[in-house]
Amino acid sequence: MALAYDYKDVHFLPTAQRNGDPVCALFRMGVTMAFAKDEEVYGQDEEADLIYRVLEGGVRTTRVMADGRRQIGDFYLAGDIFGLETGPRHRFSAEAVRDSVILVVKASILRSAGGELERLGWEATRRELERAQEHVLLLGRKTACERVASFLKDLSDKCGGVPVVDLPMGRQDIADYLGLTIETVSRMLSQLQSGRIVSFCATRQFRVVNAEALARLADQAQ
Amino acid sequence: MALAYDYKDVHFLPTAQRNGDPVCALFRMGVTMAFAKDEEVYGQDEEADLIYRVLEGGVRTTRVMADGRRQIGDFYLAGDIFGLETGPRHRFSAEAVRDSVILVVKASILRSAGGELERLGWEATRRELERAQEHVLLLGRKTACERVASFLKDLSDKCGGVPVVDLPMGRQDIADYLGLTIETVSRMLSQLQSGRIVSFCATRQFRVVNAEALARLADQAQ
DNA sequence: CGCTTTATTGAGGGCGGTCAAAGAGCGTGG
DNA sequence: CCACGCTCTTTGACCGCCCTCAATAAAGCG
Repeated sequence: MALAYDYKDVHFLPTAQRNGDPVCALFRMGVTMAFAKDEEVYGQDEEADLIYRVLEGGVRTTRVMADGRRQIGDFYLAGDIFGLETGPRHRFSAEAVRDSVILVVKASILRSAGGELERLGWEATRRELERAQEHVLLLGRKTACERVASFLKDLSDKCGGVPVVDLPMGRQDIADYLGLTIETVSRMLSQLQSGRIVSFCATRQFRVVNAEALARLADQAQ
Repeated sequence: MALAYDYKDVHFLPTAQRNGDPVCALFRMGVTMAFAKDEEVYGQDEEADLIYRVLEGGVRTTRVMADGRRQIGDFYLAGDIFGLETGPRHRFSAEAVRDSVILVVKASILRSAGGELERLGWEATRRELERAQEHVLLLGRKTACERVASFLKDLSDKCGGVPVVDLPMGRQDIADYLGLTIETVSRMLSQLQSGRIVSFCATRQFRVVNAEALARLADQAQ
């Protein structure tokens, strides 16, 4: 079960995100909660009256079809905001991909604030939209290999210059994000590794060996 | 080439959309332009300082990969607003799917307005996001048949109760929207027709014969 | 160290893609 | 009005990428 922490836990955030950041100011009004791996943060069709920020761990938003087919909308890692992507009700559910700590704040604060905060909400929604549009291109027109390459590159870029990137999520989550099966993901990872493009030091840790080749595979799109 | 019309051409809009609609009030400040089939409304990476509303015809937003693979982000028909889906620059280009008339207004009016208009911009962005998320589910987890069924149902729903729905776009556009080839789209349309689910009276005109079966195919997702 | 979960690898099959040709729709001009 | 040519669509035959099913291997965890 999720445990409520004191709001002072905001100090979990990297320093760069604490100073002079209106988003951070907003979340100082929130409450910190812990979620176990696979625990639901919010459910599909639930009321969307809270917004969230990942402090530790990671979150996925998912949509499940009647027969069990699953699509992951996006992943959110430390520092990311999620939950404001919809109208009055969530159209995806959100779950922790592993044990996570999450800041929660009332969405009404954003929506009714006006001025800077409201523009911030719009900005965040717009970023979500841009990510969704990239996702559409990936799912509509990229091959399995390109999808996996795009995924690794995105994650690597996000972690900005870290030599070894770690994957917070399992292979099944990656597959459900990329519109593939777990076997195909595994095969493509092996293929990228044997092609000396990436190198896995552990199941969930890799380093980019040939960044240019990775980018070429990922970014055929202009 | 696009021709500028007088702003009074706002009367092209259906009556229901003219009275007491702040969006309409906004667009009264705009200019009407005509675009020929396949003519570009705006290009990828162009500055996004205008927003648009379709009066007649239809528009597609597209993204083309380096090797020519094409993905259509969405279609916009009479009454729809588009162009505000991005940050400072467009990430998709927009083209008329056939001869079209489009209202154009400065985006800065929306962005800097504050209050109701700004919230309107946010709402519109959020609707775009929801459509993009549905699109992600479709591309990631639906079969070719389900994709085509979803497409026809969406269009039919949008035209709300019209007995005969017409497709403003060609098969290639449908294929590029659904992440399929033109041949597969054609085959699935034939299949849906021989299954007595829809019926094409012309290449670009169909009626829904078995709405329940169509919905079952389209909406396996809850 | 044994048990469970997760990931990898292989063999084979099917859905959708590719290539090719025929057919339908449509504007133009005789 | 029909003939012609162009584009768009449909249909068929075949192929390949990715999925399915199955077995093995590795990792996590008590």
